[in-house]
Amino acid sequence: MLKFVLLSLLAQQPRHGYELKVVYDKIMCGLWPLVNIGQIYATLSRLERDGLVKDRQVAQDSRPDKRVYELTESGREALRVWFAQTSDGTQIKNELIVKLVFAQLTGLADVRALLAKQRRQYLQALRALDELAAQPSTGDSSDDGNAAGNPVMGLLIAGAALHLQADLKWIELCEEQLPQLNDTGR
Amino acid sequence: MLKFVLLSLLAQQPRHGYELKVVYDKIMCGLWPLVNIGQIYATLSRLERDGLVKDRQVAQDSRPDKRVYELTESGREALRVWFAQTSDGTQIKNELIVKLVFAQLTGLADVRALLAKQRRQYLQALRALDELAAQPSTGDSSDDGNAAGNPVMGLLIAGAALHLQADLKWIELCEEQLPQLNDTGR
DNA sequence: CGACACATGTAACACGTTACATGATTTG
DNA sequence: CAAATCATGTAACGTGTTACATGTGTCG
Repeated sequence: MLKFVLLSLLAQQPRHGYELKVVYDKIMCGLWPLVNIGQIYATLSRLERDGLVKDRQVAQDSRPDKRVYELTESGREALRVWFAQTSDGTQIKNELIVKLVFAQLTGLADVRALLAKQRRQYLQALRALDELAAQPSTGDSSDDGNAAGNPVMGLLIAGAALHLQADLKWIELCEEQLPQLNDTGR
Repeated sequence: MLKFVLLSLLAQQPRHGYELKVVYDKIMCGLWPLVNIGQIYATLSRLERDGLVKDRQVAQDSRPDKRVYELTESGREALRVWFAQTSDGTQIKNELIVKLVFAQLTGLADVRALLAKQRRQYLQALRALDELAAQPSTGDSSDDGNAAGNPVMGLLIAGAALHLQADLKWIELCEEQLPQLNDTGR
């Protein structure tokens, strides 16, 4: 994932590691945060090894040198391929669902309490998203060059909200069916 | 993930690697399939190394030996801890959303075509889920011992369907907002 | 002086994916 | 006899997580 995110950012313009981190944070609005910036350098090394990016040393007065990366033609092609791949949507990769199913199966957890706790967290997350959406554009609009972050922010937030709502609906469904599950399952 | 799934299955009763695979497939109804059974053995080794399971050699006449694993007290505790952890729901870990956002940002892909293609795939996946739900219980009910798979199948399928529907709604949202994005973004 | 922004990395580890290797028994 | 099922693994690799290491410049 990060691999393609970095390729995308480099497709806009050549950038160095630190700059990639800053732009990434701005675009993602804190949703899916980068835990560690070291990951960017590690990913860039792999990309360079595979010939998808190439770098250039840039000296700066009164600052450490920067290593500016740019996309190669292979890199651009790899991005196009990624964009063209769609998911078949077959797999559930949802931890909540798996966890609940097995919690119920083993009987080692109080499923009803779990559901209640998770609902509270999701509702809180939804409220946080609303606040994020209500903000003008993370402060002022006198940014450096790139006009990113703004236009897609609404879509990112909406996507996150839709998934939270889906999980909330699923939680309700579970609560309705819990009594029957306990009868049939054991 | 798989780590906790295996612990859960071992919480029901002691099992060997191959049996874990069979039961897993049955419970997950093909959603989130195990690509390779080797992964189970690798995960079991790590669990044993960490003292969460212990194994016992079982000789069989007219079959190769089995290695039967069972949960230790630490393993049971680790499971309880996992069950008790709820997600704060803050992060978007959705590849479709990220992909679309960056496809739009770079202008390297035909976003409208991408959205259309993805919707077709999701609708097809939804139909496949309906078929799965319509099946009695994957054939006959004269199974070996465990009465699993059946009771939670409905919830698994519902969860998958809810997420597909959320993504479909998001796709529609994107299609509505695409014209404005192109204006503002460039 | 201390905190913070700028700037770049390495090392160890967890986990999933992919491919490969091995061998017995049962069933058509 | 060939194929499927039963049964267990190893090795290499990609990617993400966590922690650590290092240094400069600016601002209060």
